Amino acid sequence: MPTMTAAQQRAQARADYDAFLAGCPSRQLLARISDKWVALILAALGSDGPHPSGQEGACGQEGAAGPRAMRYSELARRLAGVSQKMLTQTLRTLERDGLVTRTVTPTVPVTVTYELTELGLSLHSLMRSVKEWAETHMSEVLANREEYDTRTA
Amino acid sequence: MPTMTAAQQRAQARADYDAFLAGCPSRQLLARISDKWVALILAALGSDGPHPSGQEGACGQEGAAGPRAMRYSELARRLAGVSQKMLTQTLRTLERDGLVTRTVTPTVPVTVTYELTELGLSLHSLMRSVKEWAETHMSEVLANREEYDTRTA
DNA sequence: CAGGATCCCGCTAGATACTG
DNA sequence: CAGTATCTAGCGGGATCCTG
Repeated sequence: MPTMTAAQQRAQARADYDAFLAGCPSRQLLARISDKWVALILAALGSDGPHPSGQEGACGQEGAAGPRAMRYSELARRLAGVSQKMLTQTLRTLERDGLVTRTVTPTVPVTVTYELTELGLSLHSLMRSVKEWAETHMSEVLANREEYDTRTA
Repeated sequence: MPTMTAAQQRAQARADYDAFLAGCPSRQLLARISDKWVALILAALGSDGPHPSGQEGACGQEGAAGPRAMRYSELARRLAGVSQKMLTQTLRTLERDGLVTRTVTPTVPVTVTYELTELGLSLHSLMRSVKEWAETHMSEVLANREEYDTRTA
């Protein structure tokens, strides 16, 4: 009898793997940009433009280029579906990572604005290339998907 | 009294937003590549190389370039921490999207191999650019993070 | 060998209420 | 205005058992 059961060994392997992945830069980045709201916040702060009433126009990434400072409440309006909790939480982590700056202006009541840093801007341009891949190849993916479904139906 | 309470209005907004996001190509792509195992499978299939005993070397994306056909059990070994359920499930969706091909050879017992399609290969190269951004800028992010933590401690 | 089916648990996002 | 604190439910993912 081994000192570990097979189940324990697998659990151990998983733990090791998780620890390994936790230290992987690519994975950390992936975890960050795939966050439900990060991409939207980046898009909102990274792309200027008028405030459309709806969210039409390719996921909010449209509008003239150019970084932009926005107030908390302004972001909350643009990202119509976000809860304050997630908005605040996401902005905090982005600030912590040096992707956005948080500026408090001691008016009454307080005014807080967020703006992309250069690093955040750089990430935003990476996101643009991701977006481009998506727009170029996604129709193909969708077609494959449909064909697969009818074939296996 | 309005026909909807404020809570209902927000819930509605969220529903609309979710529906909107569901149709967004960029978001779909993000959801796909950020899947815990997709990146690893892509890396395993996309980069050839010897089978290192560990996973050292930048998250398994190393090795000479060149697509590669791998068996199910081979993948399971390379991705040491994956459960059969997730491996199978992930491979299925990748196949459905036309990113990998699944080939069954009716030996006894059956042999199943997976290989990247051209589309999958294209996605793999997008992943490489993501990886490059990560390796270039992640140290900066980490530094910002640490500085933030000590500053707010 | 490669996978299907089932149960179950942890984590996280969301709702709600309160504050400087 | 711009948050913080707390509670809870839903769901993704893992473990386990079973099949062609």
